[in-house]
Amino acid sequence: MKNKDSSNPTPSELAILQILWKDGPSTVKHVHEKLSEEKEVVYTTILKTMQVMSEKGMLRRTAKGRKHIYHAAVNQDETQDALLDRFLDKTFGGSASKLVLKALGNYSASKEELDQIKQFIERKKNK
Amino acid sequence: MKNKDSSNPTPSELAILQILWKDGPSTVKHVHEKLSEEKEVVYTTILKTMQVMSEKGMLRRTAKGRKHIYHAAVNQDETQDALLDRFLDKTFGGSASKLVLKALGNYSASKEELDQIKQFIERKKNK
DNA sequence: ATTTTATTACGATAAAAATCGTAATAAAAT
DNA sequence: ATTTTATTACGATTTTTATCGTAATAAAAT
Repeated sequence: MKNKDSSNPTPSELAILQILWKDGPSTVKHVHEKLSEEKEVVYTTILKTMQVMSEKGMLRRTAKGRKHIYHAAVNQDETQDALLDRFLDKTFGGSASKLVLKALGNYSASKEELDQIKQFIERKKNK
Repeated sequence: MKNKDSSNPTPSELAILQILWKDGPSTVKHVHEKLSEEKEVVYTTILKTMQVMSEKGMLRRTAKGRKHIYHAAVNQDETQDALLDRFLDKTFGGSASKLVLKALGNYSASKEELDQIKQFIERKKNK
């Protein structure tokens, strides 16, 4: 069975995962640099967090000389699913349509995206 | 300016807000009973949390005899907006359409809901 | 009036998450 | 070989959130 903790990243952990998902296996240095663009944060803070994440099985690492390369051990899609599930439950009482309408209402989407969503609904209805 | 903290409830706080939004102004007792349906929790824990929420301005209370009636001082719609905004940013990199597609894909919706969403998109496209 | 009960006040603790500082280490540069 | 630099290890602290226990209080019941 899958370790529930792995799909339950804390906010700080999620921020690190996002970078690894986007940029692929990375050093602490890289992750630190990326995160520093948003907000000042000490190097060893990120290091420590990534070490903890490794202990949890959320990250894996391989030694490359003296350096360690970390990569995400959890899947982005599955993690998003798990987080969405929780968010939907806690914030929208489980009503996906409420969430969808709000998301569509509050944020802009391109014509292509809107068409894509429309098609998705069509296909869903014909089942 | 609105106190940012007020639209930033913690998980426990959000659970309390949900009850107050749904059932209207309530006593600690009522909130405690509702929450106890889900998970065992000591009365004074809820009381304390609600007192803290009052200090933050997230709740207001009126004395009704010896009892206190608490009511939500933050709007459900605005709070959901704020939480959605954060969630979208942190979890889906701000892509509303990704979130929408995932929500539609992972959860069932009635024909009525799907039609409603479709109409919403139509109207949105014609603008 | 006295006792019982329900409620609030408040401090304290526990648990979880985030942050940082110092030391150890190994590679790179000189 | 020695020094400098980059990186990791690790413990400690701080901050935030969640939880609980005890005392104070006021209403209700007797």
